[in-house]
Amino acid sequence: MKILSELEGVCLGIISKQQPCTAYKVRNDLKAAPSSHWQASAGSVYPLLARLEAAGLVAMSSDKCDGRGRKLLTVTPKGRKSLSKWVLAGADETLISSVSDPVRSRTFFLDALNAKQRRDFLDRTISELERFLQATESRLEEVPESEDLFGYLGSLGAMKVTEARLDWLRVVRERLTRT
Amino acid sequence: MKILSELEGVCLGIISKQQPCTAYKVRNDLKAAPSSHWQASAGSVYPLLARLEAAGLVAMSSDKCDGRGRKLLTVTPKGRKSLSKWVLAGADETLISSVSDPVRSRTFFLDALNAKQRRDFLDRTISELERFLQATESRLEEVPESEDLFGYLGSLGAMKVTEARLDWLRVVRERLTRT
DNA sequence: CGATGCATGTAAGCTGTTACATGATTGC
DNA sequence: GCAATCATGTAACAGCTTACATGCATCG
Repeated sequence: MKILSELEGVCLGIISKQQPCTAYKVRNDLKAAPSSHWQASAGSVYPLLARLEAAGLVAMSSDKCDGRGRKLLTVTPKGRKSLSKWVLAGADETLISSVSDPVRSRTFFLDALNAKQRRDFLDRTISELERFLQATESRLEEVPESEDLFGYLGSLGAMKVTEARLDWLRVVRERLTRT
Repeated sequence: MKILSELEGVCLGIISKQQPCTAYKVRNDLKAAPSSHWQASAGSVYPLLARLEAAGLVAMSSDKCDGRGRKLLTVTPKGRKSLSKWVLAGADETLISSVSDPVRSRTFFLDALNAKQRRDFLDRTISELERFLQATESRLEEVPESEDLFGYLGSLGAMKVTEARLDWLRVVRERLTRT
């Protein structure tokens, strides 16, 4: 089994934390994540889980007590090995530098806008980011440190990075209004 | 013309800054970017540029002074409009929250590792991030503020976020060794 | 004259998105 | 009884990656 993709790893990780759980639950967790990078559409999650099952990383068992025909997922020992391998691969140089930020990408090409559009863009982006920061902060308060330490630390990272982005955008705005 | 994808927008932006330039140059700029999120493989860039040309956003002209048959790209007026639309779309809520960080994703599932593996993972990740931060800093010094202000501000953002990620990971490491 | 860099592209395959489609359960 | 939520999936399509393939130019 070759190394898992980002989405595969995240899904496997969610299952390992929530097991036994349904594919539906995995999708909802994905939607609730601090990053909306993955949209977790049915069309990606269900085939993905089928792949993981075919590879022997998760086991699907039909829940007989449920008329809806829902299937409960658990991680196999082989799946646990794959998961830890996937986590460890995160220390690779290429993965570390592969964060993508659509706002930052666009900043490079801000000269495609006129002065007024630029101001509007920055104002709107900053206020959206402030809202997003608040949402991230309240998530952090909801999940207590004692219950899910790594979930807490992950969300803490999301908050820290969002703060940094906000600080930076305020610098950009100030830098541009000064001219 | 519907809204441009991330990669399409970035490529169009690069051309608008470097024009007239070749597709090869676009690829190299992409590779040199502070984020390695896009690998800028030939198989994605060339078809993408063909799409942009078909949509009338860029113009391709064969350079007659070159035996290699290289083609020079320029952005059309229609392309400039598309570019500014793409930049402005970056203020949308969904795009703002769609930053993906492979390291942070994995932090959520760090309980899949044992204590020793966790320490190793964090140590390796932190030292890789330190190296990456230095590379980002030296890029910032290379491109002077006066020459390409927005390129400078974009790289500044990359640096600030990298610093925040590093700070956060040090907190995580400390938090875990304390137990 | 050989290696490296410039320069362009294609083909197969995998993954993800959008939109569609269905049905059971629960709470009001 | 009806709406919202739980729950699972498929089909068509678009996009990106890997690997392959070619050829000119320049420097040592």
